[in-house]
Amino acid sequence: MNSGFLSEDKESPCHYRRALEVVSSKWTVLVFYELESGKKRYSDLKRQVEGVTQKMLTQTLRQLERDGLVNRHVYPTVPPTVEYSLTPLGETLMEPMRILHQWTDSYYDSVLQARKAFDRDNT
Amino acid sequence: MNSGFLSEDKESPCHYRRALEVVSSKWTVLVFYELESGKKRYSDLKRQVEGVTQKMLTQTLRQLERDGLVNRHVYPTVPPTVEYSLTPLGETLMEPMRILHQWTDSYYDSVLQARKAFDRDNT
DNA sequence: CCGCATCCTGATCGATACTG
DNA sequence: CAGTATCGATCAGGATGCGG
Repeated sequence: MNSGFLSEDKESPCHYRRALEVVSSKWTVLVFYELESGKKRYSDLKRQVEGVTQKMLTQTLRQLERDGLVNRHVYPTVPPTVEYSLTPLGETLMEPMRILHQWTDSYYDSVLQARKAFDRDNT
Repeated sequence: MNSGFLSEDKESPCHYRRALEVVSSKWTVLVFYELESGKKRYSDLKRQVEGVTQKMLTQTLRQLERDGLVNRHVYPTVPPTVEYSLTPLGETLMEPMRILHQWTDSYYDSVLQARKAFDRDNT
């Protein structure tokens, strides 16, 4: 994980890429939005994030936890109960995410159209 | 490219993922931000987007073009001159991108700290 | 100058099986 | 219930060489 996708020094000119480093894996956004509405159990996330495998869900949650965006709380029950929730830092990311999401709502159709046109012209 | 990363039907519950589908490849953001300041030639981009290979730059530009975010203009000179610029649709994406970038400026250090702490605790 | 084609590597992801 | 471990398949991305 974390793949050397970019260097972590603050002065790099590759500065912009960091914005996405935190967010842009296949499942992060989906998990993130699920947690917007409050804490969720592992099994709930598994059910609600359609198509995610156990491996990917765990991996994604670990990454979010490592980045300080998500809390993991384990209740000492049998069988175990684990709840995930956004941290305060995680909450600060919701606003930018929402804005990006609004852009999608407004313009994704245009993107789709552009693709069609492009694919048509370049048989 | 475009990897079946998600289905393109508008009604899918995986709606949120689309926001990133458009933007989240390794080099898209960097190219995008380069074009914010106006049209650029291929060779300029190649020089300014540090570390990008010809293959990746071309691939990235093609994808942005296909998505209708970038214009490609070829001047019939010898040797060829090619200029890239943002389309109006591309411009609409700048605002969300800028906001995400601001988040990075404000909180990336926190993420880095969280990572350190996490890695320390989970030796 | 701008790009395409090819080969090759390692990362990513899914599927499956197995634990506390 | 909430994971870990392992094995293949697939894919992104780098390096190189050629072409208009």
